[in-house]
Amino acid sequence: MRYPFSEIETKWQINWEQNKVHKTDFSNTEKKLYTLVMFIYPSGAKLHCGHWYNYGPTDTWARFQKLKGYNVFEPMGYDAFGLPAENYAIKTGIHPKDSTLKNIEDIRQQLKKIGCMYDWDAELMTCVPEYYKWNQWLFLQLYKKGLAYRKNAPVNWCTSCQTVLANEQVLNNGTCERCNAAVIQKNLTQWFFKITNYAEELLDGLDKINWPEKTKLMQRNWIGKSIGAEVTFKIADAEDQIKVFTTRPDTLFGATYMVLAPEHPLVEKITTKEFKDKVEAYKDSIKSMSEIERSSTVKQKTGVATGAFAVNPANGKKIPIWIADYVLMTYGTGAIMAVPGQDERDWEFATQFNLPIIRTVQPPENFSDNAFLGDGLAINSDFLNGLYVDDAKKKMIDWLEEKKIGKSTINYRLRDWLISRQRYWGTPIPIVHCEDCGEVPIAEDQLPVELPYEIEFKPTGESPLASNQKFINTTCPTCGKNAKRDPDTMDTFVDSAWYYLRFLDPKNEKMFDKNLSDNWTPVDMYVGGAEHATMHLLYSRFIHKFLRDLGLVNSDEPFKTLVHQGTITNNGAKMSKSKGNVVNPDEFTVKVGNDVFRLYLMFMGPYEQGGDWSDKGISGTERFVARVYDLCCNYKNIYNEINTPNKFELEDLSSIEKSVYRKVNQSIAKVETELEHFRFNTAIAALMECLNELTKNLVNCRKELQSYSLERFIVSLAPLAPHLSEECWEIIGKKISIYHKPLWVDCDEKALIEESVSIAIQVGGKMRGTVDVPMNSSEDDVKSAVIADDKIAKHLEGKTIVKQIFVLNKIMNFIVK
RNA sequence: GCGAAAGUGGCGGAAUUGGCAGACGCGCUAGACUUAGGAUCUAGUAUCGAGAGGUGUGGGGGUUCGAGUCCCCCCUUUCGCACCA
Repeated sequence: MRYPFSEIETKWQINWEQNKVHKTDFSNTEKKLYTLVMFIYPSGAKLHCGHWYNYGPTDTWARFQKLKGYNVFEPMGYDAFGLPAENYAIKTGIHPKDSTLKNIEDIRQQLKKIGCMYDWDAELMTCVPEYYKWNQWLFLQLYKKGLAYRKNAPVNWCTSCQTVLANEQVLNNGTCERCNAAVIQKNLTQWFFKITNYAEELLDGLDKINWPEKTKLMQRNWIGKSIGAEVTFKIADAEDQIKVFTTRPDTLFGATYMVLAPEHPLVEKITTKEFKDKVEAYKDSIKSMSEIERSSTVKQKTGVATGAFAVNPANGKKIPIWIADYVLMTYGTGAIMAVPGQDERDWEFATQFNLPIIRTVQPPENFSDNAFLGDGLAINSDFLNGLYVDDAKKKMIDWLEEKKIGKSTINYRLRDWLISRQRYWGTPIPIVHCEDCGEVPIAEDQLPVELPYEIEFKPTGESPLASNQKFINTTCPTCGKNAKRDPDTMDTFVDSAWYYLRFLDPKNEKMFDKNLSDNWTPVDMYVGGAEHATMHLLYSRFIHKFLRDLGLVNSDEPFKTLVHQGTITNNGAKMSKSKGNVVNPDEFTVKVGNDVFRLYLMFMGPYEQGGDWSDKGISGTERFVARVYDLCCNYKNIYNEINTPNKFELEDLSSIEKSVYRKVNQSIAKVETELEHFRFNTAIAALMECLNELTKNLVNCRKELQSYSLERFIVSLAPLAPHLSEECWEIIGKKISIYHKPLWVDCDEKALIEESVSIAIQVGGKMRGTVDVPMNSSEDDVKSAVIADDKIAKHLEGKTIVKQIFVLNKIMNFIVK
């Protein structure tokens, strides 16, 4: 009979919902397990195969843990603010709120079809005032502590999204993370969150969490800690000073020139008359260049002299001050001391412009490169001479500190998080700008500052809210005079930085329930794409630590364990609506059912690897499901007919029964270890092997073993194909849902031990066959078996055995002459 | 340019500590049941060879009784970083 997936899946989804099978009891925290998958971004398109690949397998893991006795919480919600909805509105005139809510309706239906055990009572969306109110509240708490501040700075501007972006949201080719359009630099006054205050802790915390090494490394690199010293250089014949940051204070004697970033505020002041024109021309030439061009490492170095000189504090020598674009205003102090002898970039620049080079570390004899970066004895360095780099660094820092012209310093690459966006569909920033009082925060009891529905979309680079008179005009909370609201909205990464806390009680009248968060966070298992490594996953860690400092959470990290699902591509390209290459899962689920589709996604390959989409093998899992169903139908009600034992004694079983009993227990053990580690493909393979054994031999087993085997097989399959398993469970005579209470079964260890083993026989390292011998047979016994086997023995004929290598239960290798 | 991961049949992919390469599935071939087969079942399926046997895990070297697995060099792909002082 063909497996009637449609009726069966609907039946069980209704059953689960009616019996609240997936409702989490938060009061029982003894074996709590918070499993979270990154919530969905309802960008206008519905779920595609990539979403399914993210949600289905993760749910399988959660179900597995539930069967094992964990009290699992698995929620789902909507990251509902953001650009796509707004861009869609600009194109079609449909309001983002309307399109988003409609989309969520559709997506919710799709999500329910997957058959995940989401606790739907915990559903949330970020675009409603009850949620974004708490973004504003969070903003105010940060503001109070001086961690939310406004400054005028060069910021990233996406020419297509018409808004600023955080550094994290600019790809390394200088394009926008969201739309891939060019990003340019603009000077604007914007709101920032002071994530840099947590730089050190964000770095340290990485050692305490179970995340993929690759992701931790990306965060480490992004934070970019470097230890060094700040050194003050006097400008010759002037009062001004230039501070530089260097990781190599030991090379100070080799500093033969200095370089300022072209934007450095001192440039104008120190440039001498003769060099003014050149400097101005150079600065102009930089402006017209994009960030990508400027920061290209293949580009030849450029720069001009300012005509000014500084004094090297170590040796009192006058050294020229240049400007060059390879020095960045945004890192360190925007100025460097150049030590061409020990720095490749400085070497390149020095040789190009004929600047002097002094080596201060003795390179090894055969050294033929230019700058020497390695360790060695200090030379040409007065009181440092003869010291290795580490010691020389220390001594130089001591010297600088004593002379009060420098100190040891730590520098980070991490910049503060720019959170304002010149867009409509987001959380309004709860600040009023008053001519007299300046920026005034809204009182907490006045929240939320509601996002008005009426709005004119003008992708002009101005915040749409600025032109909504009703919204923008207000009175100053402090003095009562007419004032204006901040017209910008927050980066949507603010929404997602703390949503895992809100999930625990989305209707709570506070930001989240502290009691629940103390008991249920950190999230135990977090699954989501690797593309968030230095965005969402960094921001949430920061916000979590901040909330901890407010006393609102009791842990240091939000996500204890992190797993990245691989990407499902289509013809090599990532699925996206704009590329028009999305594969709609509905197309398959109506044809083969949700369990088959879920199984197929998991069977395709390693979960962390992803892969290119192809439906070629789907009939494999389709057949598997049909065969499981057919098998169970052949044993209808068997569980009610006999008493099913929990265990069999091997000696009581026939050889066929032993084989079945072994296979069932081996499969349970295999599925358990594989599922634990997200290795769904090999877990399914084990169940397929088990099914092959059952279809072949179950018919020749006693009824008790038939019932035993089916029971265990179905439980092992249940996390992977939940609807099918529930149905089969019922068919064999079970009355209550598999997910009603934990019932994962331990395997019978005795059944895992094989009685006999086949040993590989090699002659001179070449495979010549195998012999079957009892487990743990001795070297002599195996040898007798080999001699008794003509086919193998003939390879030994007329030869002298020089040596024999024997590995118990594995292999025997005869070395012959 | 630097760093990391990967490269296994026609295809997706399996292989504790080095110990029978190709589990499981797709596809394919043959057969059975069929009016039919794009359903189902059975058998086969790395490759060369009639066979004995040889050859095979990107390429080339090495260590070892024995290498997909360890070491060195090279090639390719993917990802990350890319003047961070």
